Amino acid sequence: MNENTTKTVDKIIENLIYIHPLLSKGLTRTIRAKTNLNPGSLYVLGLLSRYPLLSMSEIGCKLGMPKPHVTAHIDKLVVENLVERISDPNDRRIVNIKLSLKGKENFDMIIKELSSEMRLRINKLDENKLVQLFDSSNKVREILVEITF
Amino acid sequence: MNENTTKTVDKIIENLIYIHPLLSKGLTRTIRAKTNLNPGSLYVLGLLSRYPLLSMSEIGCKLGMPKPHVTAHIDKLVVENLVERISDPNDRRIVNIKLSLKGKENFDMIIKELSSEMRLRINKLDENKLVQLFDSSNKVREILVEITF
DNA sequence: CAAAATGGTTACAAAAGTATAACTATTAAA
DNA sequence: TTTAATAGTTATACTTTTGTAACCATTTTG
Repeated sequence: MNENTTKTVDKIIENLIYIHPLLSKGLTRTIRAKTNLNPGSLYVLGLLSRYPLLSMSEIGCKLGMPKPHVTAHIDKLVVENLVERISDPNDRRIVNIKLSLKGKENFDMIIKELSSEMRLRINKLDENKLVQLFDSSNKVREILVEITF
Repeated sequence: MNENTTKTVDKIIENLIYIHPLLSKGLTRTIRAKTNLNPGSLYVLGLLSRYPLLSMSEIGCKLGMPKPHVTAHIDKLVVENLVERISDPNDRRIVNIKLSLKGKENFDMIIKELSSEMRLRINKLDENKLVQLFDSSNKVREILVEITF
């Protein structure tokens, strides 16, 4: 790896270190205010809204959390009827998780709630910047998924 | 705001909800492993590496944390000699915070540590994707700063 | 079939983040 | 000049996150 690449990576890290607390500020607070879900549980819900069926281990792997935490989050989501545990017929050790209809609806609704909160701030942005934020957040997400999974 | 813009904002929120835990995974863990700083304190340090002088309130405002938390973080950083409290001669209520030389050096070093960890994963990316991640993380950061401060 | 590996849960402890009220010191305003 | 507002600190309580060890059930391996 050459000198330039090294510098680029350093800058990326610096950006990510900067972005993370801003997201905490923007998201965590609103999540607490607008929903009765932990941020962590909401992240699991968001993951499940992307993948139709995931095992406990897969969820833990994708979100980088140890299995006991996944169990705890899923427990909460199950109590709220937002997800279902479905045991795998082929391997009875495996517990698959699926978003319930209520879970799907709730997640969409929560996104709308969060959006409406953020929209107040996003309104300061012109159409052009909005599209830029859209594109760049897509890209960051796509690449982070690629290198962390 | 028209229908399309609404959808774009929703998608952005979804992206951010997705990105946040990935960053936690990628950063928080490494921060814990590689440094003896809380993630929160490191974020404060990172902020101060951008701005030469910030008051306690400004730090709290920029990172979206209540003043008592800022006090706690700064206390830790002061103990480690990474930042200095400088009382403002014009308004003696104000306490300004400045990165010490050691703080500057340490932050650079920590960035290198985190980079080396992440580099292992980033190595999977080709030069092209690396630049894309760089550009898009820059953009997300720039726009988040604009709408959250 | 016995042993090892895997998937998941339970239980406990520690670290960090979060919220809030009450307080001091200082400055600004009436 | 008394009152109100601002900047910061202290103290406390609570939630969430994080880490780990031990455990059961099931599957795979030798």
